Amino acid sequence: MSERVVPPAARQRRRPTKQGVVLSEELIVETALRLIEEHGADALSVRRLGRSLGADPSSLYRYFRHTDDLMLAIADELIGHTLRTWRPTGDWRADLRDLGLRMHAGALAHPRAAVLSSYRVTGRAYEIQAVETILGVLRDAGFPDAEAVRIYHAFVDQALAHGALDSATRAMPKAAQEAEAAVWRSTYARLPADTHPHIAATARHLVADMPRSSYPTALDLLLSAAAARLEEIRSPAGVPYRPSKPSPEEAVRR
Amino acid sequence: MSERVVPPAARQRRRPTKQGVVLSEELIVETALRLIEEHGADALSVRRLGRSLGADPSSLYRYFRHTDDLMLAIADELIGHTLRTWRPTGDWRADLRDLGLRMHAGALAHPRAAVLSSYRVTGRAYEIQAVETILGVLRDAGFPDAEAVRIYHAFVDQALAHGALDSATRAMPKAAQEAEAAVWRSTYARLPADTHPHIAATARHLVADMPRSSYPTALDLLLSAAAARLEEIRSPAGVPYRPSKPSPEEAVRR
DNA sequence: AACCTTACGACAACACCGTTGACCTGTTAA
DNA sequence: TTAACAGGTCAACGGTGTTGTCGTAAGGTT
Repeated sequence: MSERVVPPAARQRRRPTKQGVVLSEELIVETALRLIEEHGADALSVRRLGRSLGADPSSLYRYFRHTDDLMLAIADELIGHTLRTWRPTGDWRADLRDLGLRMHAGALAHPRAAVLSSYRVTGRAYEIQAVETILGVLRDAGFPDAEAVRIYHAFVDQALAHGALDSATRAMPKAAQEAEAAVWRSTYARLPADTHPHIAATARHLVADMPRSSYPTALDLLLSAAAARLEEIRSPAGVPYRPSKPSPEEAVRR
Repeated sequence: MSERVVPPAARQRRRPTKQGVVLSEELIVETALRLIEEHGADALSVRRLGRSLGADPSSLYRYFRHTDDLMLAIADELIGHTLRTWRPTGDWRADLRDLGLRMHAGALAHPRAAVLSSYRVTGRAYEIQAVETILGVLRDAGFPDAEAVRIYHAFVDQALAHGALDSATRAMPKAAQEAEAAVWRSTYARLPADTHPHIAATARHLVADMPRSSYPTALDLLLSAAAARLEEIRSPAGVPYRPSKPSPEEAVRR
């Protein structure tokens, strides 16, 4: 075996499969996205992908060392698409807001792929471009390097994490989604005020708010905290908040 | 077949397995958690669980209709555990911070269960208790009902979403995790300053920050934005931020 | 135009997975 | 004492990712 995968640049012998398809990295990624789109994330398997392409499953291992590699390629394609449709204006806060919402929407447009790709670093072209761009927005806005990185990290992870979360919800069968909404209407909205005063007092809001995505709210909170930080950096005043008793899991490593 | 699972209350004929183990829902959940703990999330399969228990894999289907059911049972146990170990002090911000970190840590301890449970509303006892408690903290702090619900929603979803995200990362094979960290060290940290000025300028911070969880940062940003909101509610002053051009996906529905 | 090299597609096999239908047996209530 | 049946077991089905091996046709070279 030694090395099965040939770097894309060196590929030249384009031999068609038995069924007459000429494979390529692009074609495989495209087909994988289509497969996910049409039949759900569970439909994405090496064997099924091979079948869809009209090729033996093992052929794919000439293009991707393992399934992971394929996932990364898919993820990068998604990033690229989001970045291409984004038009920055120069207002850092509005631009990041717009980008965040676009990333989130992109994830929702490819729910199954989003879940799969949300937690990976691809190290590929589009991802690098995205990192450079967002860091640029923050540094140009006046955030010092360390702060820019921290906020970049939180911003990106928030978009990805909420994207994956909302994608997962959307990927459920319609009936199950309706059932979840019903839980808020029937179970929660009917709890008596004497045992559950806070839920009872806010029931109306819970029913209205909970079945929607919390991402826009979370995004705005993050951005407004960042804006406050920036203000503070420009004209230092009080002391940043310190919790009285730091929690045990403070420095959780991924 | 018709119905294989008997409700736990009705169970009474406790026949031991060939290897002398008396099965129960509790024992199965416990063993599953131990398995995850000891050998990673990938080690949890029906077959391996059966082997660990000293029972035929198919026996488990007398207790859980399918793997999902088992995961939810595990998740419920997690929520309960998190709530039980939390000691509120009366300082809303510190309390929420502590709770958020605990939820996140709980998710990380049991990655597979976390991913599954992050987007489901169970409507079960522990969940209801959690909703009531958190809403109580916010309302007692002085947030008006609508605002309390919005912030509750963002807070919970953020904890769940980041928990799921970081869980997914942690559920990867060790080698793959190391590979991800290496991408930041090798690929990103080596980009030349003339093509990628912002990455080059912050490389040191990226290498240090990116392989860690962004949750603590994101949580603190959220809480500090909430605190600012509270300040504003108490003594109204300026106008809240409005983006110049509202983005298309503003009101994304789950 | 013939020849070599070798990229790459195909095949078969391996070890795993979740799930189910049929069977058998020990426990328990009557 | 006995009959019912809960619940453990077995075997099988159809799926999965992955790899070692082999044949062949495409391409460059002559």
